Amino acid sequence: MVRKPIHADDAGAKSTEASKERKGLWSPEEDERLFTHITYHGVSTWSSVAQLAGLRRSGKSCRLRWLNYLRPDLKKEPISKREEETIISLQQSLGNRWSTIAARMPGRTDNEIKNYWNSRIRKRLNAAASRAAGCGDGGDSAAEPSGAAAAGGKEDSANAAPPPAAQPTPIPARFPVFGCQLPDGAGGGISSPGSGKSPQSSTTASMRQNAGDESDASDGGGGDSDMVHFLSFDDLDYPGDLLIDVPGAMDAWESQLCYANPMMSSLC
DNA sequence: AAGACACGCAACCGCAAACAA
DNA sequence: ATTGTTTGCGGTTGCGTGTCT
Repeated sequence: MVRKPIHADDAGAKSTEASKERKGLWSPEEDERLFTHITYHGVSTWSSVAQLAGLRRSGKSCRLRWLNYLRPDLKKEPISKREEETIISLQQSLGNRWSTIAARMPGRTDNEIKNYWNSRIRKRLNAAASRAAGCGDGGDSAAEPSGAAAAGGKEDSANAAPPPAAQPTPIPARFPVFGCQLPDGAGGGISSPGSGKSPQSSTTASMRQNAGDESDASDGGGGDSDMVHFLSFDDLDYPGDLLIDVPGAMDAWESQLCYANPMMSSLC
């Protein structure tokens, strides 16, 4: 895999096709476009987000960027000791199910946790393991939690990690996956989530399911076309039950965004 | 001061599951 | 029931930066 080291702008400039997808690091301008688009229009499908936001990026890339970096509820501070303990504990019981682990750690992403594990904890545990091995045996319990888990989650779920019940317990919803709709019925080509037919409905549904099928009272049943729904801030400091008329919603939403994401202060 | 090395992080890839047509 | 599309996940890669020699 050869990844373009510099900003995608440059990579894009190189491609002959204007429509060619860009890769590599995101430029601030791309970030702003994506952020603004999602803020105002929500996510129908990620591929459409890329298009509508005028980004020559794959939907996948947009999704990743949003989830791992732009999302306003992300914690910016380093992982604390306590969080580290949580990670270790969850990794031992769940294996390399980073998304599941992340779901239990508000403000943290699976990628962040995975990176943290791979770059720090695993190393530390390996060192401890080899020390323990030097002293005798038995160190393996803590050393390579869930054994080969560190080497590969998918396969080992089958042959490693005794953590029986391989089925993790249901995870409560965590992140504010949201469907957002403009008051006028999703202005200008944005498919409206409430109208049921659009891809959004499936996306939102699956995201909700992913978020744990929380009985989100605020959800109110998806039909109300004039509402903006924010889902499940429950583990955060956000009000758990935001259901706001659009004009106010945008203000509230933006203020939260600006609060959480100084980068976007220019929008505020 | 300069080069080598190690580390952390962002982002890509491939695969599988979920969903829609 | 089948096929195509989209999303989500975990593993891996490689750049940028800090630290050490």
